[in-house]
Amino acid sequence: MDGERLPGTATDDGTRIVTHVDMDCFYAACERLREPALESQPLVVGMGFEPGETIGAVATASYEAREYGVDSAMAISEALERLPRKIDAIDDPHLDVDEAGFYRPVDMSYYESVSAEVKEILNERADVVREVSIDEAYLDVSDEISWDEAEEWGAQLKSDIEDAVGVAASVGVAPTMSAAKVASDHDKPDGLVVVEPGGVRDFFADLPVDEVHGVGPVTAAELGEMGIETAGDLAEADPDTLADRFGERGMEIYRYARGEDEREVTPRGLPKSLSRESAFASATSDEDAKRDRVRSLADSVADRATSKDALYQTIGIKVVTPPYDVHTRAHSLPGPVDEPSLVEDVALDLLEEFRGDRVRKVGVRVSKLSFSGGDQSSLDGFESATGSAESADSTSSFERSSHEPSPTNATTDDGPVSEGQASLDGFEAMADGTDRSDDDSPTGSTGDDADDEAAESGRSSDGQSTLGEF
DNA sequence: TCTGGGGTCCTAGGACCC
DNA sequence: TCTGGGGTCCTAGGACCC
Repeated sequence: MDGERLPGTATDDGTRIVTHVDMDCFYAACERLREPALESQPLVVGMGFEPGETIGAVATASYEAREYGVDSAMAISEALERLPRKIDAIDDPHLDVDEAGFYRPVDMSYYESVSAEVKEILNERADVVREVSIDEAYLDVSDEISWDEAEEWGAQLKSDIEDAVGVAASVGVAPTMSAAKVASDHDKPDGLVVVEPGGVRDFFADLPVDEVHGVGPVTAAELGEMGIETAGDLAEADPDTLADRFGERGMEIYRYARGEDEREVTPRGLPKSLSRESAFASATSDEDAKRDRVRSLADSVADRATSKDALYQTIGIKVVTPPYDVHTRAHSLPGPVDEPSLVEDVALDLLEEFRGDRVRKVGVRVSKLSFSGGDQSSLDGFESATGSAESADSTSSFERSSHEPSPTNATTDDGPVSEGQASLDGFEAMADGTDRSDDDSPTGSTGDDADDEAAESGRSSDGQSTLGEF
């Protein structure tokens, strides 16, 4: 499929122009937006901690705070040792007020509102935008600009975001997603790096290997033992050796380091799982405390699933025991459901296995999601009946008890039905599939009418009217 | 060294099915 | 009952990303 060039492509050589936008210290930037006095002060935004407490972890440290050695993922307690809180320093003669900083708890819903403003700008700039996280997105701008314009276009995007929203972004432009990602990171904060096709290998050559997307601490250490320190080393390593050591991922990072990355920028699909977790102030073996926590996490997860119109077929828990052993347990149901009480029951049931254990953290997750919206988009249907009835065994008791109408209905339109099924003449395996065909509709609603989004609504409501653009 | 929360993907073994 | 071969699904754990 190479060779031929489509007349329509924006670039001469058929490559794409991918942009990665990464907001700088986003949480801290948001806090400064609504509290301008924090500008240029050492600022730490911490998760899982209440003001005045010392448990939790650093979500974002401003660059001023980083100069004190505070960094993301660091324990708040350690951050406080390196950078005391201003308030404490004022009272404490042993501390220097000038060597202290500000701490704020994470406020996701506020950051999300700021993020939405940024994403709106991004969506104006490109047809295809993939939002990776609250502060990060890829854009395919092949049809919007040429390489000659990339530098100026990137600068314009940055200043537009800064002017309209008030936060700084770093931007990388490159022929692939992985190169664009590294490029945006290369000159942070407030960076703009353009890597043109043909320059990718050189650009990567001297970078530490852990800057390659997909190389984390474990892999980097292992690569180091193999004498691979830089992305350039990785690009020249023996691919077979990498494949042996790291499997498929080995080939992936090898290709990334060589500037090869065939992934296309596509909008993010629907979530595959939803979870909620929470840590105890210290490890506990108090059964009531554990169960209470699991119960409230289960409620919260089920709530979120409902609000997203998601049905779940698998319910699981996560239990972290000292020193830091992660255990997961999961139970699948015969079919997708939306039943909060079931999430709680199953989660508590799975927790039983850890009775008596000291636990520092618990989590609840629902997965194998399906959506009633009917817009499966990217993920075509494997869902449907595949669940197979046989697994019902013990679990069957669950659904029987429910007085609800069979929840399974919502699953897609049986329409396409993978041809594969045909071979298995319909014996009972399909049982649960059958029932859904008839009683469709019940759930009603659905109304795929582009729910959310509804961008035009213009319900600016409260939020930051002061920042109103134009 | 162990501090948080929310995700994704891959792998490996077991159970089952034909 | 074992022998052979192919395949799927489920669970659990690991690594990674932000």
